[in-house]
Amino acid sequence: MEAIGGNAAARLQSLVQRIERLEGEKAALSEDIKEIFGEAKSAGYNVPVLRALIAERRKGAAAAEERRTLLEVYRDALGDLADLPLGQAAMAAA
Amino acid sequence: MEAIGGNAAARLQSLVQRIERLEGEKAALSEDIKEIFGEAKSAGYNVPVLRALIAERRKGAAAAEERRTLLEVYRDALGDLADLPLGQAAMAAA
Amino acid sequence: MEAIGGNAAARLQSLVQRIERLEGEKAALSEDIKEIFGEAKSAGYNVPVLRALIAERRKGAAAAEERRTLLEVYRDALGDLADLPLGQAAMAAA
Amino acid sequence: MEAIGGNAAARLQSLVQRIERLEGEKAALSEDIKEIFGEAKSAGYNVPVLRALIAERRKGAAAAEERRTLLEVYRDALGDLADLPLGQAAMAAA
DNA sequence: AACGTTGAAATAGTTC
DNA sequence: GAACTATTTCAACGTT
Repeated sequence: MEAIGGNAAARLQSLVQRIERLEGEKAALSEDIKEIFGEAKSAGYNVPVLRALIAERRKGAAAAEERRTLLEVYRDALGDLADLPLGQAAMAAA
Repeated sequence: MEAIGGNAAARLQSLVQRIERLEGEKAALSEDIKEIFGEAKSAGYNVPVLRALIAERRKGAAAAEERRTLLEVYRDALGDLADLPLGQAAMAAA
Repeated sequence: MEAIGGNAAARLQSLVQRIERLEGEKAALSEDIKEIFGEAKSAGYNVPVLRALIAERRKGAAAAEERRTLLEVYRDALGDLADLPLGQAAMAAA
Repeated sequence: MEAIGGNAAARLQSLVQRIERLEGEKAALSEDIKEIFGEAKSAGYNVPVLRALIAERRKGAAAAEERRTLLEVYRDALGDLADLPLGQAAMAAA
């Protein structure tokens, strides 16, 4: 276990600083989001429902992507036979 | 629960859009951070330890010290490590 | 930061032992599962597809549960008005 | 890709059932472990530290020591903590 | 055999 | 403050 020399120390400092800066920006965004939910609450909206709505929209986009991925897995497994009736039946069942 | 008029609907839309925009920026920052950790790994740094270091800085030096101390207390209370070489060395020092 | 007395030390030992025992059983189960996948592979099954199939079954069960939870969120937000046309339209849209 | 006959279908079913059964047992064990951590919390133990202790035992004393040492090396290389009271005390002692 | 990718576990945040 | 959800972190697996 050796000590870290000047160059490596500088590199480490740079990495840590960059990460901490981005994390700071992320925390600021989280604050902003929290504020908007506060606004929404003040305006009479039900915050949990609003969250559920946004989560659903996010999930909807993700689900399409996932379905495509899964389809690829099946397609790879079935190979070219995916074009034949049997392969299609297997994929439909999945 | 009354019907949501044109104004309220527009307001809701605005809220959702603003939140989703900020969440998008947050996700982008997360990606950037992940990339920097990748850099660090390529440069030979131990990423989990690096993460621990940054977390420690976030929580503050005092909290980190307290956590370390408590871990030692639990370790001593458990006592099993006393059978290992490292534990014996520590006990000899004390 | 005080040391842990005899009773507390015994309690800690008991907790740790119970946890480690259960974790041991969990690890054994993971091994067993891995073996079965090995069997399946030897029998000519496509393991990634098998994994995808099982994951989908798991997700299918979880999705039903989640849908029910989400429905409750909306129902609570809408209150008794969920029985009225407007409330139903809102739930249908969600 | 040939059609799956009765035997192969039964075999597949058996494999899936065995895997899902073991996964169910695994999930049950996870629940049990969570409960014990809940007990520990009620008894006044610091759960994250307790987890760290158990993880350390799993990985072995040598690895834990190495990780601690590396963390110190990184911390020293970064040097910023020297500005904090705790860091100054440590440097004074050294 | 290292690498990236995916899935499980843990922690942090939010709601009631 | 207790439970649940969501994010973050870690480990395992397949891949190149």
